[in-house]
Amino acid sequence: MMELTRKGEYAIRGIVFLASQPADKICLLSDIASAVDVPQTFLAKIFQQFSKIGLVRSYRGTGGGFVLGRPPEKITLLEVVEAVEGPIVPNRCVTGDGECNRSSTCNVHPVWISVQDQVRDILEKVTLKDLAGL
Amino acid sequence: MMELTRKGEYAIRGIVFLASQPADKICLLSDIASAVDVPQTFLAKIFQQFSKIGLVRSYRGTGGGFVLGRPPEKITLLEVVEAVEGPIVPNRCVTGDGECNRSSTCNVHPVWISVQDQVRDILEKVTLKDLAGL
DNA sequence: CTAAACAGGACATAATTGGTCTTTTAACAA
DNA sequence: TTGTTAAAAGACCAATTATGTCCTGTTTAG
Repeated sequence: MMELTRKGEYAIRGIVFLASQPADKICLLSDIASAVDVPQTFLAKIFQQFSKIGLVRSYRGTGGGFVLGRPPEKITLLEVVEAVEGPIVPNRCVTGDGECNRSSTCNVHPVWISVQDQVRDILEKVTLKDLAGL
Repeated sequence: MMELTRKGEYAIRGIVFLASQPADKICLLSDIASAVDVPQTFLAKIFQQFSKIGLVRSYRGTGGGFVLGRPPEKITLLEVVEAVEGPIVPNRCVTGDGECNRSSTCNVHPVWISVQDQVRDILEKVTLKDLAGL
Protein backbone atom coordinates (compact mmCIF):
# COMPACT_ATOMS: atom_id res chain seq x y z
CA MET A 1 0.00 0.00 0.00
CA MET A 2 0.96 3.60 -0.58
CA GLU A 3 3.76 2.76 -2.88
CA LEU A 4 5.23 5.46 -5.03
CA THR A 5 5.27 4.53 -8.72
CA ARG A 6 8.39 4.65 -10.81
CA LYS A 7 7.15 7.83 -12.31
CA GLY A 8 7.11 9.42 -8.87
CA GLU A 9 10.50 8.08 -8.03
CA TYR A 10 11.95 9.30 -11.32
CA ALA A 11 10.32 12.68 -10.84
CA ILE A 12 11.99 13.16 -7.50
CA ARG A 13 15.35 11.99 -8.72
CA GLY A 14 15.19 14.26 -11.73
CA ILE A 15 14.16 17.46 -10.02
CA VAL A 16 16.46 16.91 -7.06
CA PHE A 17 19.34 16.57 -9.48
CA LEU A 18 18.27 19.78 -11.19
CA ALA A 19 18.15 21.50 -7.81
CA SER A 20 21.69 20.37 -7.09
CA GLN A 21 23.02 22.11 -10.19
CA PRO A 22 24.07 25.77 -10.26
CA ALA A 23 20.91 27.90 -10.24
CA ASP A 24 21.59 29.62 -13.54
CA LYS A 25 22.68 26.53 -15.42
CA ILE A 26 20.30 25.39 -18.13
CA CYS A 27 20.35 21.61 -17.96
CA LEU A 28 19.74 19.33 -20.90
CA LEU A 29 17.11 16.69 -20.42
CA SER A 30 19.54 14.14 -21.81
CA ASP A 31 22.08 15.06 -19.16
CA ILE A 32 19.57 14.86 -16.34
CA ALA A 33 18.23 11.55 -17.59
CA SER A 34 21.62 9.92 -17.78
CA ALA A 35 22.71 11.41 -14.46
CA VAL A 36 19.77 9.97 -12.57
CA ASP A 37 19.47 6.84 -14.70
CA VAL A 38 15.97 7.28 -16.08
CA PRO A 39 14.80 6.70 -19.68
CA GLN A 40 14.99 10.09 -21.33
CA THR A 41 11.66 9.86 -23.13
CA PHE A 42 9.91 8.99 -19.90
CA LEU A 43 11.60 11.77 -17.99
CA ALA A 44 10.52 14.14 -20.75
CA LYS A 45 6.88 13.47 -19.91
CA ILE A 46 7.56 14.09 -16.26
CA PHE A 47 9.32 17.37 -16.87
CA GLN A 48 6.51 18.47 -19.15
CA GLN A 49 4.18 18.09 -16.18
CA PHE A 50 6.58 20.02 -13.99
CA SER A 51 6.76 22.73 -16.60
CA LYS A 52 3.01 23.15 -16.86
CA ILE A 53 2.66 23.99 -13.19
CA GLY A 54 5.82 26.06 -13.04
CA LEU A 55 8.00 23.75 -10.98
CA VAL A 56 10.55 24.00 -13.77
CA ARG A 57 11.02 26.41 -16.61
CA SER A 58 11.89 25.07 -20.04
CA TYR A 59 13.75 26.59 -22.97
CA ARG A 60 13.59 25.19 -26.45
CA GLY A 61 16.07 25.15 -29.25
CA THR A 62 19.82 25.43 -29.22
CA GLY A 63 21.11 26.11 -25.75
CA GLY A 64 17.76 25.10 -24.38
CA GLY A 65 16.97 22.86 -21.43
CA PHE A 66 15.50 23.15 -17.97
CA VAL A 67 16.01 25.22 -14.85
CA LEU A 68 14.07 25.21 -11.59
CA GLY A 69 10.98 27.40 -11.67
CA ARG A 70 11.59 28.67 -8.15
CA PRO A 71 14.45 28.60 -5.66
CA PRO A 72 14.89 25.08 -4.26
CA GLU A 73 13.77 26.08 -0.77
CA LYS A 74 10.42 27.17 -2.22
CA ILE A 75 9.60 23.82 -3.82
CA THR A 76 8.24 21.13 -1.52
CA LEU A 77 8.37 17.39 -1.91
CA LEU A 78 4.58 17.41 -1.69
CA GLU A 79 4.36 19.56 -4.82
CA VAL A 80 6.74 17.32 -6.71
CA VAL A 81 4.94 14.13 -5.78
CA GLU A 82 1.48 15.50 -6.40
CA ALA A 83 2.57 16.95 -9.73
CA VAL A 84 3.05 13.49 -11.16
CA GLU A 85 1.08 11.16 -8.90
CA GLY A 86 -1.97 13.31 -8.37
CA PRO A 87 -3.35 14.35 -5.01
CA ILE A 88 -2.64 12.34 -1.90
CA VAL A 89 -5.84 10.46 -1.24
CA PRO A 90 -5.58 7.32 0.86
CA ASN A 91 -9.17 6.28 0.26
CA ARG A 92 -11.94 7.09 -2.17
CA CYS A 93 -13.83 8.42 0.84
CA VAL A 94 -11.77 11.55 1.20
CA THR A 95 -11.99 12.74 -2.37
CA GLY A 96 -15.18 14.52 -1.49
CA ASP A 97 -16.92 13.72 -4.76
CA GLY A 98 -19.59 11.54 -3.23
CA GLU A 99 -17.77 8.28 -3.66
CA CYS A 100 -18.40 7.26 -0.08
CA ASN A 101 -22.15 6.89 0.08
CA ARG A 102 -21.76 5.37 3.49
CA SER A 103 -20.04 8.44 4.85
CA SER A 104 -22.76 9.24 7.33
CA THR A 105 -22.17 5.96 9.10
CA CYS A 106 -18.56 5.49 8.05
CA ASN A 107 -16.24 5.53 11.03
CA VAL A 108 -13.25 4.84 8.83
CA HIS A 109 -13.63 8.14 7.08
CA PRO A 110 -11.97 10.35 9.71
CA VAL A 111 -9.06 7.94 9.90
CA TRP A 112 -8.25 8.45 6.25
CA ILE A 113 -8.58 12.18 6.65
CA SER A 114 -6.08 11.97 9.44
CA VAL A 115 -3.68 9.90 7.35
CA GLN A 116 -3.99 12.31 4.48
CA ASP A 117 -3.28 15.31 6.68
CA GLN A 118 -0.29 13.72 8.36
CA VAL A 119 1.34 12.65 5.12
CA ARG A 120 0.77 15.95 3.42
CA ASP A 121 2.19 17.65 6.44
CA ILE A 122 5.38 15.64 6.36
CA LEU A 123 5.94 16.05 2.64
CA GLU A 124 5.19 19.74 2.75
CA LYS A 125 7.95 20.40 5.24
CA VAL A 126 10.64 18.94 2.99
CA THR A 127 12.03 21.15 0.25
CA LEU A 128 14.33 20.56 -2.68
CA LYS A 129 16.96 22.47 -0.78
CA ASP A 130 16.90 19.79 1.90
CA LEU A 131 16.87 16.97 -0.62
CA ALA A 132 19.66 18.36 -2.76
CA GLY A 133 21.77 18.81 0.35
CA LEU A 134 22.21 22.55 -0.10
CA MET B 1 -1.11 8.44 -4.59
CA MET B 2 -1.58 6.12 -1.65
CA GLU B 3 -4.99 5.02 -2.71
CA LEU B 4 -6.51 1.98 -1.13
CA THR B 5 -7.61 -0.60 -3.69
CA ARG B 6 -11.13 -1.98 -3.80
CA LYS B 7 -9.82 -5.10 -2.20
CA GLY B 8 -8.71 -3.08 0.79
CA GLU B 9 -11.95 -1.20 0.94
CA TYR B 10 -14.00 -4.40 0.73
CA ALA B 11 -11.82 -6.01 3.35
CA ILE B 12 -12.52 -3.24 5.81
CA ARG B 13 -16.23 -3.19 5.10
CA GLY B 14 -16.50 -6.93 5.47
CA ILE B 15 -14.62 -7.34 8.70
CA VAL B 16 -16.17 -4.26 10.28
CA PHE B 17 -19.58 -5.73 9.55
CA LEU B 18 -18.51 -9.00 11.11
CA ALA B 19 -17.31 -7.11 14.17
CA SER B 20 -20.68 -5.43 14.46
CA GLN B 21 -22.46 -8.77 14.74
CA PRO B 22 -22.96 -10.64 18.03
CA ALA B 23 -19.62 -12.16 19.04
CA ASP B 24 -20.83 -15.75 19.03
CA LYS B 25 -22.77 -15.56 15.79
CA ILE B 26 -21.31 -17.53 12.91
CA CYS B 27 -21.89 -15.36 9.86
CA LEU B 28 -22.37 -16.69 6.37
CA LEU B 29 -20.11 -15.24 3.73
CA SER B 30 -23.16 -14.71 1.54
CA ASP B 31 -24.81 -12.63 4.24
CA ILE B 32 -21.73 -10.51 4.82
CA ALA B 33 -21.26 -9.98 1.10
CA SER B 34 -24.78 -8.81 0.52
CA ALA B 35 -24.79 -6.67 3.65
CA VAL B 36 -21.70 -4.74 2.62
CA ASP B 37 -22.40 -4.90 -1.11
CA VAL B 38 -19.32 -6.76 -2.30
CA PRO B 39 -19.18 -9.63 -4.82
CA GLN B 40 -19.28 -12.78 -2.76
CA THR B 41 -16.55 -14.62 -4.66
CA PHE B 42 -14.22 -11.69 -4.26
CA LEU B 43 -14.96 -11.34 -0.58
CA ALA B 44 -14.28 -15.05 -0.22
CA LYS B 45 -10.67 -14.47 -1.29
CA ILE B 46 -10.31 -11.67 1.17
CA PHE B 47 -11.67 -13.68 4.08
CA GLN B 48 -9.39 -16.55 3.17
CA GLN B 49 -6.48 -14.18 3.70
CA PHE B 50 -7.95 -13.04 6.98
CA SER B 51 -8.38 -16.62 8.03
CA LYS B 52 -4.78 -17.57 7.31
CA ILE B 53 -3.43 -15.01 9.72
CA GLY B 54 -6.11 -15.55 12.32
CA LEU B 55 -8.03 -12.30 11.96
CA VAL B 56 -11.11 -14.41 11.44
CA ARG B 57 -11.92 -18.01 12.18
CA SER B 58 -13.75 -20.04 9.59
CA TYR B 59 -15.99 -23.07 9.91
CA ARG B 60 -16.81 -25.27 6.98
CA GLY B 61 -19.81 -27.38 6.20
CA THR B 62 -23.39 -27.00 7.24
CA GLY B 63 -23.80 -24.30 9.84
CA GLY B 64 -20.37 -22.98 8.94
CA GLY B 65 -19.28 -19.41 8.37
CA PHE B 66 -17.03 -16.82 9.94
CA VAL B 67 -16.44 -15.25 13.32
CA LEU B 68 -13.77 -12.79 14.41
CA GLY B 69 -10.52 -14.41 15.42
CA ARG B 70 -10.06 -12.05 18.36
CA PRO B 71 -12.21 -9.56 20.24
CA PRO B 72 -12.80 -6.46 18.08
CA GLU B 73 -10.72 -4.22 20.33
CA LYS B 74 -7.73 -6.47 19.70
CA ILE B 75 -7.81 -6.15 15.91
CA THR B 76 -6.34 -2.98 14.45
CA LEU B 77 -7.09 -1.31 11.17
CA LEU B 78 -3.41 -1.66 10.36
CA GLU B 79 -3.66 -5.44 10.57
CA VAL B 80 -6.72 -5.51 8.36
CA VAL B 81 -5.22 -3.29 5.69
CA GLU B 82 -1.86 -5.01 5.69
CA ALA B 83 -3.52 -8.41 5.53
CA VAL B 84 -4.82 -7.71 2.05
CA GLU B 85 -2.71 -4.86 0.72
CA GLY B 86 0.64 -5.97 2.01
CA PRO B 87 2.94 -3.93 4.19
CA ILE B 88 2.75 -0.17 4.21
CA VAL B 89 5.71 0.94 2.16
CA PRO B 90 5.56 4.42 0.68
CA ASN B 91 8.68 3.96 -1.41
CA ARG B 92 10.82 1.12 -2.63
CA CYS B 93 13.59 2.65 -0.53
CA VAL B 94 12.16 1.59 2.77
CA THR B 95 11.63 -2.05 1.97
CA GLY B 96 15.14 -2.76 3.09
CA ASP B 97 15.83 -5.33 0.39
CA GLY B 98 18.47 -3.31 -1.39
CA GLU B 99 16.12 -1.59 -3.80
CA CYS B 100 17.55 1.81 -3.04
CA ASN B 101 21.13 1.56 -4.17
CA ARG B 102 21.43 5.30 -3.66
CA SER B 103 20.55 5.04 -0.01
CA SER B 104 23.88 6.36 1.21
CA THR B 105 23.30 9.63 -0.55
CA CYS B 106 19.53 9.53 -0.58
CA ASN B 107 18.05 12.33 1.48
CA VAL B 108 14.53 11.29 0.57
CA HIS B 109 14.91 8.01 2.38
CA PRO B 110 14.29 9.30 5.93
CA VAL B 111 11.20 11.14 4.73
CA TRP B 112 9.58 7.92 3.56
CA ILE B 113 10.51 6.25 6.81
CA SER B 114 8.78 9.06 8.61
CA VAL B 115 5.67 8.74 6.45
CA GLN B 116 5.61 5.02 7.00
CA ASP B 117 5.88 5.38 10.74
CA GLN B 118 3.20 8.02 10.97
CA VAL B 119 0.69 6.13 8.88
CA ARG B 120 1.28 2.86 10.69
CA ASP B 121 0.92 4.69 13.94
CA ILE B 122 -2.45 6.13 13.00
CA LEU B 123 -3.84 2.86 11.66
CA GLU B 124 -2.57 0.91 14.62
CA LYS B 125 -4.51 3.02 17.07
CA VAL B 126 -7.84 2.29 15.42
CA THR B 127 -9.53 -1.00 16.28
CA LEU B 128 -12.53 -2.83 14.94
CA LYS B 129 -14.32 -1.89 18.11
CA ASP B 130 -13.99 1.77 17.16
CA LEU B 131 -14.98 1.14 13.58
CA ALA B 132 -17.98 -1.00 14.38
CA GLY B 133 -19.20 1.64 16.81
CA LEU B 134 -19.17 -0.65 19.83
C1' DC C 1 -24.64 -40.11 2.11
C1' DT C 2 -25.81 -35.65 1.09
C1' DA C 3 -26.32 -30.91 1.27
C1' DA C 4 -24.11 -26.78 3.07
C1' DA C 5 -20.30 -23.90 3.21
C1' DC C 6 -15.47 -22.56 2.95
C1' DA C 7 -10.57 -23.41 0.35
C1' DG C 8 -7.82 -23.10 -3.52
C1' DG C 9 -6.50 -22.62 -8.17
C1' DA C 10 -7.22 -21.40 -12.97
C1' DC C 11 -8.99 -18.23 -15.82
C1' DA C 12 -10.77 -13.61 -17.93
C1' DT C 13 -11.07 -8.80 -18.58
C1' DA C 14 -10.11 -3.98 -17.80
C1' DA C 15 -7.29 -0.45 -16.07
C1' DT C 16 -2.90 1.28 -14.97
C1' DT C 17 2.05 1.48 -15.46
C1' DG C 18 5.95 2.19 -17.82
C1' DG C 19 7.52 3.09 -21.46
C1' DT C 20 8.64 4.17 -27.11
C1' DC C 21 8.06 6.65 -31.53
C1' DT C 22 6.84 10.26 -34.53
C1' DT C 23 5.62 14.74 -35.56
C1' DT C 24 5.39 19.51 -34.31
C1' DT C 25 6.88 23.79 -32.41
C1' DA C 26 10.26 27.05 -30.86
C1' DA C 27 14.79 29.22 -30.66
C1' DC C 28 19.12 30.13 -32.31
C1' DA C 29 23.02 30.44 -35.66
C1' DA C 30 25.11 30.64 -40.07
C1' DT D 1 16.11 31.82 -44.86
C1' DT D 2 17.60 27.55 -43.75
C1' DG D 3 19.43 24.19 -40.91
C1' DT D 4 20.11 22.40 -36.34
C1' DT D 5 18.98 21.80 -31.74
C1' DA D 6 15.92 20.75 -28.09
C1' DA D 7 11.52 20.61 -25.82
C1' DA D 8 6.11 19.70 -26.51
C1' DA D 9 2.57 16.82 -27.70
C1' DG D 10 0.17 12.95 -28.98
C1' DA D 11 -0.28 8.19 -30.69
C1' DC D 12 0.91 3.85 -29.71
C1' DC D 13 2.34 -0.53 -27.19
C1' DA D 14 3.76 -4.19 -23.86
C1' DA D 15 3.73 -5.75 -19.18
C1' DT D 16 1.69 -5.66 -14.85
C1' DT D 17 -1.89 -5.17 -11.56
C1' DA D 18 -6.67 -4.92 -10.24
C1' DT D 19 -10.99 -6.90 -10.15
C1' DG D 20 -13.37 -10.29 -10.52
C1' DT D 21 -15.52 -15.24 -12.14
C1' DC D 22 -15.64 -20.21 -12.29
C1' DC D 23 -14.77 -24.82 -11.21
C1' DT D 24 -13.24 -28.38 -8.40
C1' DG D 25 -12.15 -29.85 -4.11
C1' DT D 26 -12.66 -30.59 1.15
C1' DT D 27 -14.84 -30.35 5.43
C1' DT D 28 -18.75 -30.94 8.46
C1' DA D 29 -23.53 -31.46 10.33
C1' DG D 30 -27.30 -34.07 10.24
